[in-house]
Amino acid sequence: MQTTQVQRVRTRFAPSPTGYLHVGGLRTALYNYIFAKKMNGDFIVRIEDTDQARKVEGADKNLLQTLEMTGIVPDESFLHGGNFGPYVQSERLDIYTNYCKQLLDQKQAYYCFSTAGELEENRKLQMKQGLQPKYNRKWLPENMGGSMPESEIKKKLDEGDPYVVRMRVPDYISIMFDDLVRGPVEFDSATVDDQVLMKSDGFPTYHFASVIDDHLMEITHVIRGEEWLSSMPKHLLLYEFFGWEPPKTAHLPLLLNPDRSKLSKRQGDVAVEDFFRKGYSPEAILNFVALLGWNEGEGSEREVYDLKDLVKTFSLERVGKAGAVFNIDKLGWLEKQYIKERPLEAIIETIRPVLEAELEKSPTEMDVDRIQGDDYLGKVIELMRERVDFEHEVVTFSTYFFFDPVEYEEKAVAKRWKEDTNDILLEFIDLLEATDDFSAENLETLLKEFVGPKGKKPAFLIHPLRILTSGVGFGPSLYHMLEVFGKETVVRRLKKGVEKVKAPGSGPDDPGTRTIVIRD
RNA sequence: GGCCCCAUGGACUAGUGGUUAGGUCACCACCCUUUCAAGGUGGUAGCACGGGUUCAAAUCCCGUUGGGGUCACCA
Repeated sequence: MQTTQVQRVRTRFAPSPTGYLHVGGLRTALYNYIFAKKMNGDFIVRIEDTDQARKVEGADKNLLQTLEMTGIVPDESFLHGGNFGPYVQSERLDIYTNYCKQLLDQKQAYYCFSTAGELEENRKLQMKQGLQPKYNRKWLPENMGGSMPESEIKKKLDEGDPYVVRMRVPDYISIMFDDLVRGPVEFDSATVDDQVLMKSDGFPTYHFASVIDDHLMEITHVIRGEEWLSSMPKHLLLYEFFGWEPPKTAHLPLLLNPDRSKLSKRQGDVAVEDFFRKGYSPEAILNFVALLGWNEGEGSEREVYDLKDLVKTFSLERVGKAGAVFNIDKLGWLEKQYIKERPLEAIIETIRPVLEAELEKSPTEMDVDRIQGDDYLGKVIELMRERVDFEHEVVTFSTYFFFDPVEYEEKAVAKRWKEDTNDILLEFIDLLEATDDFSAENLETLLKEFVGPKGKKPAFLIHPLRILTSGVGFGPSLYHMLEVFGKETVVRRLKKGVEKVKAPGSGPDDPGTRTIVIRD
């Protein structure tokens, strides 16, 4: 009887710490994570900091932190520098050096002493002849086709001549592989450059380090952006040089700018944390990014998925091949879906600091303890959650729940004020002052019964009441809003308001949409 | 330019030889309604083009066009 050995699935996300987490990076990380989890495997993060010049201090921690905010937490880290952290390539230099020696010994890599100037000249020459600009061993006789005599090499090394190590790409062999999303792909080695493996500063290049690490870390599936597809032959060759079995690969379609070029800064935000800062939630961003290039298929019309749902339903086979434009409209829609469903406590937690900051800035005539309480905030949220684009707007978009209006929307006033509005308003204020039941239900019957005998429709008072108590002509149900404000606030605002807002306003006919400040 | 990848409405996509080409976002209209949202109903809009293969092609093949990626001692 034969036992089949099943290899544990392991994926990785390998960012370079040069800045912030990019939305494209987030999607790559997400797909790696959910694929691994779906297969009951491991997901690890590896920091690829082999470029000393571009390295940004603290970027690695920031990357991890942003990633973890979305719920994508690496399974495995090892202890380094006194902290738990991911694998870091700059701490593994001796490993790469040793493997480089092996390749040198096997003559599958060679020292290259060409200077930048020579390389540049070489490139120009090839361009002139309409050829692909690539490192050409034969055209750079000084390196003798990568077969400089040992003595010469030793001499140059001893003299401290700067050098790099290049891989020796065999001529004219066909390199084929099966990509999990692209299907079969074929390259001719003649189009592959003698890639630099070790740079003159002693650091490995991405290509070299990632191949070695993927093997050493037993990565079974490399899931990354399509921009890496064309370097597959180099990587495959390296696996062959070492006699290692290459991992399976899946090259993801690119995220695109509106003009369909590769998603970049300058055409909008690309840093995940910028989206957080604007008020988008991790759930919505994750959901959105998951849908860019993947769908559940099989007639599914679902749009809303959380991380767990994705782990359950994701499959690499259903990842598309064409690039996807990063269109922010749908992200906004998703955000609203989440706001509608989010538990009260969660929203309170995010808006309380926003409210506190606002209270810092300006005083309020309302009872600060009351309006900061969970009870009050909860009521405000229920009235506002279907009307805002972001959670923080519960405070910033409807400030009237916390501050008395200091101005009244001119356009709304012009539209809703009639000759007798203030007189009737005054009467109604008296009525309000006399009632103790400020429930929405009671306020509604109160108003309707008051206004009926006067031959007016409820709207005659509803709009002025809204404007005087909130300052604006739009918002939640008036009765519910007044209930939340409470009697004291409502009466105070109304009394102050009737004095400031005068009737029709013979004014010039250009109300526009701006608001006018009507102060004392 | 060489090499590689891709191609369904404005955006994300379903579709694997026979469908009135489906869904979501956005947009428009109507309904609901005190406003604004939300919600409901309906609507505008699509298989890049040309050849094949086949009784039959969005679907398979070839070509064209278009777009993208990549050609660093950056990842």
